[in-house]
Amino acid sequence: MPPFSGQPVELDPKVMPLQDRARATYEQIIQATGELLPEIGIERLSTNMIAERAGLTPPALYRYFPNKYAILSEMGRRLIAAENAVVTEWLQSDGFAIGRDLEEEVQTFAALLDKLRDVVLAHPGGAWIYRAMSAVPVLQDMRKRMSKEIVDIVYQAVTEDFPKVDPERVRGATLLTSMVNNAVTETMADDMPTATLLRREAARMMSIYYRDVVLSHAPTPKVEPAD
Amino acid sequence: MPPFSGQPVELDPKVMPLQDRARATYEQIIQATGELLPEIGIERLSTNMIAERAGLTPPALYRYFPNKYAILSEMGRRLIAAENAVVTEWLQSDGFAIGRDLEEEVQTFAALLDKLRDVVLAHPGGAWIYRAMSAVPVLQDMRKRMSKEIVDIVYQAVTEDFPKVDPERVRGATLLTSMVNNAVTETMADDMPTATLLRREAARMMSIYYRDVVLSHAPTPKVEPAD
DNA sequence: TGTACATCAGTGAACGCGCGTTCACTGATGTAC
DNA sequence: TGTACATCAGTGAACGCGCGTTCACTGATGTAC
Repeated sequence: MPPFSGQPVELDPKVMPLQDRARATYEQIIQATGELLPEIGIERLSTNMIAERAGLTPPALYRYFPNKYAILSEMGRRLIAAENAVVTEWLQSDGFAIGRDLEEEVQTFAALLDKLRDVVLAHPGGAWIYRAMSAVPVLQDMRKRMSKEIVDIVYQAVTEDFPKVDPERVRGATLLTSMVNNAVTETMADDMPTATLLRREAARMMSIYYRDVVLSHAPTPKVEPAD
Repeated sequence: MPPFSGQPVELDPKVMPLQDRARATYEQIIQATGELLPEIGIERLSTNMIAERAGLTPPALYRYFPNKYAILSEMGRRLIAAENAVVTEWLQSDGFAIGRDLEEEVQTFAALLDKLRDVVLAHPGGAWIYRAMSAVPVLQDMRKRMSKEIVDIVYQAVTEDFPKVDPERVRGATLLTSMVNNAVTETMADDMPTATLLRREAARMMSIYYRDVVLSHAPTPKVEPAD
């Protein structure tokens, strides 16, 4: 009866669907999970409930997934991979060219945030996948691992473009802005105009902040030894 | 069997403890819940399990709480109230005096973040309470309501100090920095040095950003009509 | 200070229910000749 | 093109278990006189 403390939980899919009908079933399971997440939360979500919503019997679900955590894991993997792709593409195209006009740069960040929001909206369950991954200990490793990928990519890009900047500052900055991205991206469903305002301000904040980071060639000023 | 979609869930405690023994029991329930949250997550948490960890039988728990959501609600209420108190005090003492030396201001923000971290660490369950509140639909209202309180207080403070600044920008800025605070505060258990680095960078980012906000007397520059 | 009584606090035992999961099966799809 | 067979996909029925919750109760604490 996982996931008790320490007890391992299998997160990989079992059989992968081969035929069209099976692929459709697989997607219906994910779709149904995405619908149920905002309605009742990870909390009360059950494999029986997912199967019912997907128009299946429970054993059909168990053909592809060993448990509900594996479904969420797959959903999280897809969502984060899609986000990472967006950020990677953003970096390669106009992306990070700091040193242009500030307003132009704010626009660039805002465009990134808009794209990230679109990606989240396009995935069944949207931001609820993140919330579920954060709240379930057994899914946290996977979330961290995948989020780290993109932080590392941005880190590489910034240190290459600005080799003189203290790498520790860059590490902190990329981590921090990744968190800001996530926080802002997760806040959307509630209230559209506010979400737009938030993205706009976040873009501005990140632009100004990165400017500070890349223009500082010295290590971060010490700020009181915490602990 | 709450919380099904739309079904109401009672979140208030039932009887309040009157005698010393009862007060101790009440706290043991909260303590036990705080211990279990990081171990197995909100997900698998059950009233039976909490009672067992607290050294009680289930009916004792039901004397005070109608269900596990009420326990989490109480824990969340306490945590957010404590954080709000810290921010309020910070505002009233050295707090927000923007316009001083930048480094001095960064120190001030860093001190706030350190205090907030201490508050989270002092509460059983710590950041897991936030994660649980975010992931369980039935607890979200309460979280939002209480978080809004403090955003409003900061908003008041800033608009009073800087009446010429576009109120919409201030609203965006206070919301955004509140989210940054939360995101940074929730990241601690994992890795101490990184958490310290993050707090330091976040303090810097917020200082620079607020400087931009209060120095801009015009409305936010339009950034592409999102949607 | 001591006793009787009222109220508060916690227990033992039990319940019905939905959950996770499995098994032997039937039906659908693909393929070899 | 048609048939036989292998594999893939999904079902019906069933199970044991822990969960949420309640009840009538015993024991602990407080209080009036």
